[in-house]
Amino acid sequence: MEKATQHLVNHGIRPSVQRVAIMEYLMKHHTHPTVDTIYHDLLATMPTLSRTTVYNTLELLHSHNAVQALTIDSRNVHYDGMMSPHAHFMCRCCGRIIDLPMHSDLPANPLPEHVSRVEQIQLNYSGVCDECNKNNC
Amino acid sequence: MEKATQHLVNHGIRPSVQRVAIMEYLMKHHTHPTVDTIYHDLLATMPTLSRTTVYNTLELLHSHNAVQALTIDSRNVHYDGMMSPHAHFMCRCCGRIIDLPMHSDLPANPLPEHVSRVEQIQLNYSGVCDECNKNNC
DNA sequence: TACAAGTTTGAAACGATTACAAAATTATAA
DNA sequence: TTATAATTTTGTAATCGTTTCAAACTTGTA
Repeated sequence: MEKATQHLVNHGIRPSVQRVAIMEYLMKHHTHPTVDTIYHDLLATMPTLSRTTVYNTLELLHSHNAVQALTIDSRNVHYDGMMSPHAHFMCRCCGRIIDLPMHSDLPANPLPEHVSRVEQIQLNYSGVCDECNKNNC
Repeated sequence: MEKATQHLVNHGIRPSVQRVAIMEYLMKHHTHPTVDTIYHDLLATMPTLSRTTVYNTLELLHSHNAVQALTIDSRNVHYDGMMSPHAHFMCRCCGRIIDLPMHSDLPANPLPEHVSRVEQIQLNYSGVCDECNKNNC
């Protein structure tokens, strides 16, 4: 069984053609794409794909913890197929999102007052990347 | 000089009536409000206030580092007048955002490959709050 | 093979945010 | 003060990411 298909099944998701394609895309591309990027890229090989399907599928994958939904960018949600803990950096000039290592002792069990269950953690940095700094954009 | 006015001046922002009102609002309310909440609440005392002004002002304050713009919620940006380092927790049921202490050694100078300048750090938790857990919502 | 359940699709609606130009306010110079 | 310029606010319209929804399609099951 394909890796993407296996991943879906492992998370209790029925592997339809579209779901596998989207999961596969996220496993291959570590670019933290948006819905629209995924939609347009997959359209080349799946001409009947609907944007709504991409939305539905990513919502499904996310709710089953098969992908991460990054809110680092206020403009649109970015998706990440890498589930191991790591942080993100977004350049405010070019918009690129880069993976950063996450110190394992950082978000150590806080569970403070008023919080009953922590389901997701995101450590988000933003600023200017090397390239944009050179081209002072 | 008022505290809010002083804060604006300290960050190189001309203190107009609207700007002071919005800054004051964020200093009083630690509820991480959205643009719309601020707009509606201030409308009571400033009937001619425009939603656009709230957008413009928060963008201005944010770009001058006078307030924090939280991207913890993919639906809309929340604003925070408290600039000392702390993390946030958002309940996925009620949408409430709660302040959490941030271990000071957490986001210790990463500056990894490709990153030239880090301007902002956000440590975002999400899950279910106590209250929602009780009412199993 | 037939029916039910699940999935995909596309159009329309929604809602947060942005663009823009006119009106109002504030600062500056004579 | 008065005139003029610069800044700020305002409201409307446009934009665009996302959601809703019902019909069409596909897959699973009896």
